[in-house]
Amino acid sequence: MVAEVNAIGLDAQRAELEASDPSLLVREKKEKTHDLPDLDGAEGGVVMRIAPGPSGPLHIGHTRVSILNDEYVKRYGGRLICRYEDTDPDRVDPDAYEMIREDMEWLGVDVTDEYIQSDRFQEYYDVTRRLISDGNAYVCLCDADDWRALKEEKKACPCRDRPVEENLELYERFLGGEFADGKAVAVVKTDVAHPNPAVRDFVALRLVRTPHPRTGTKYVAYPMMNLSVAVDDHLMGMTHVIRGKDHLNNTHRQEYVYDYMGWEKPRFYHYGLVNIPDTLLKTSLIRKGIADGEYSGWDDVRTGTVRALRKRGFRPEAIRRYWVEGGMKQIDVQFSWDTLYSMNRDIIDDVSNRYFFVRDPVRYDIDGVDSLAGEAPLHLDHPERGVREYAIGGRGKTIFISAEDSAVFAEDGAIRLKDLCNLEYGTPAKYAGNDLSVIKGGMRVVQWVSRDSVEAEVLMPDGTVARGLVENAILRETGETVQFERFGFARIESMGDGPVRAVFTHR
RNA sequence: GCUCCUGUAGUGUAGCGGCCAAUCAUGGAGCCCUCUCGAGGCUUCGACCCGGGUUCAAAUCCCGGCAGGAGCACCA
Repeated sequence: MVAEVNAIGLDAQRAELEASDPSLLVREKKEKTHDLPDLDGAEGGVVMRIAPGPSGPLHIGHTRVSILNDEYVKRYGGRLICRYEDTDPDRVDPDAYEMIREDMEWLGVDVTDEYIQSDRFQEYYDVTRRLISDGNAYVCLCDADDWRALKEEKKACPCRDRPVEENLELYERFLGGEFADGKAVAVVKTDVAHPNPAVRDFVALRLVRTPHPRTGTKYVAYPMMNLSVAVDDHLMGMTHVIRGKDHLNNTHRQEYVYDYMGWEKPRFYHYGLVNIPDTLLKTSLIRKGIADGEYSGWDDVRTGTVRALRKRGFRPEAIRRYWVEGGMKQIDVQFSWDTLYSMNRDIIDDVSNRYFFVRDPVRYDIDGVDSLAGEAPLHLDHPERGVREYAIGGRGKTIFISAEDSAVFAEDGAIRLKDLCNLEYGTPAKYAGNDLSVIKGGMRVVQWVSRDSVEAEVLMPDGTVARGLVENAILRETGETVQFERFGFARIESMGDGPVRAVFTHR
C-alpha cells in the first residue's frame, strides 16, 4: 500500500489528497508557547523542593531551580518545600536563612513548607543506625586518604567487614563524641567494585567540632548531603526532584539508601549546567569583597545576586520567563544577559515614564529668541499619563546637554533639542527655529535640561556613577523604573534630599 | 584514568520516523514609523557534530567516532 502510494509521485499524491481530504494539507499552526514539558505521574499533585545551602543570599544561578520547581507546583498543585541544607557549620551564614526567604518571596516562589536540616539530625542518626544494623553501612576508622585510595583500586577497607554488633557499638561511641574530627566516619556501602568510581561507598556522617550557628556544640556528627537528602526527600514525601546534572552521581548514591530502606523513589530530573558570563556569583568572593569595603553589600550591582538584580530594576517575571522558556534540557547552556534584558524591557518599557537625563552637562546660553516653550509626553504610547512642560525665558535662556552631544554639536554646527527647538552652534548658541523637518536631514536630536533641573546620579552595573542633571518633572514620578531617553532604563533609588539617585537597569 | 550525561543558527529553544527546502525568541544587517540609541512594523542573515546502518522515507531509531560537560570530597 505504502509502496503504491509512493510510486505515483509527489504531485499525484497531493492531488489525490486534495480530492479526498484537503484539511490534511493545511499545515497546523505551531504552538509557539514555550511551556515546560510535562512531568510523569504528576496528575493529582506533586511535592517538590528547593534545597539551598544557607551560605549567602540567592544569586541568578539559584533562580533557575527555584522557578522551575515553583512552576511545576503551580501547574499540578501540591507542596513546595524549602529545605535549608545547613549541615556544614563552616559554611553557614546565620543571616542567609532570612535573606533566602526574602529572595524567594521577591521571585514569586510560593514556598508552602520550610525545614531546616540542623533541626533534623535525629532522623539522620536513626536511619544510619538502621543501615548499620542491616549490614548496609559501617563505621570506618581508617585514614581518609587510605580509604579513598583503596576505593580507587576497588578494594574494601578493613572496617567494611566488621561484624554488625561491633559496628553498632562503634556507632554509639561515634555519636557520643569519642572520636576526634576526621578519625571516624559512618559509611554507606554501595559496591566497592562499582565501575563508576563516583558511586563506590560514600560517607554518611562525619565529625565536626566547629560550633553550628543554630545548634552550637549540641551535635558532633554531621550528615553528608547524600544521606540527609535521601532521608529528607523520602520523609518529606517528595514526588519529583529537579536539580542540576552535577548531582547525577549523587542521585545514584542516594538510590542505594532508598533501596536499602525499601523506600519508593521520587522521579528525578537533571538539567544542564548554566554558564553565566561576566558575573560575580561566588558567595565567598562577594562576602570577602563586602568585608574589604570593595562592595556596598549583598546587593552590590557588580554581583549577580537576586538582590542586585532587584536593585537594578529587573522584574521577577522576566527572570521567570527566561527560565521557563529555557526549559529543562540536560545540555549545558550559556546564560544570555541580552535575552534577559530583552525580556525585562518587555515588561518595564510600558510602565516606565520618560525623562531627560543629561550626563556630564555642558552649558549653552541661547540667543535670538525671547522665550522657549515645549512639552513632551511622559510616555509616547500613553498620552493619558500627561506631559512634561517646558518654559524657558526671563533673564538667561540656558540649557545643558551632555558632553558627548556637545561634541557633536560643535562638529555638526547644529543640533535639535528634543521637544524644544533647533540650535546653531556658537557661544552663545543661536536659536534656529522649531522646524521638525531638520530631523529628516539627519540632524542629531538630543535630550537636554534647563536650569530648573536637579542633580542626578546613576549607578552603573560596573560600579561607576554617571553624574548629571535630570529634568525636575521626575520629582513627581511615582513609578519604580523610568527611562532616561537615549540613555537607558533606570530604577529610582531615592529622591528628595540631595541628588536623585538611580540605578541603571539596561538599555 | 574510570563512570555518567549531552550534542538543532552567535545564544536559548521547538520538532522526536513522512506535515522540516526545520519553529519561536534573542542577536546581526537593512527599511518604515516615531522628535529617544526605547517601543512597534516589515525584510534579511544564520543550525540538525561526523561516519555508517535500519527504512520507501531519519534532525528524529541503532551502532561507531568526535566534541563538550559533570562526577570520582570526611562541600552542597
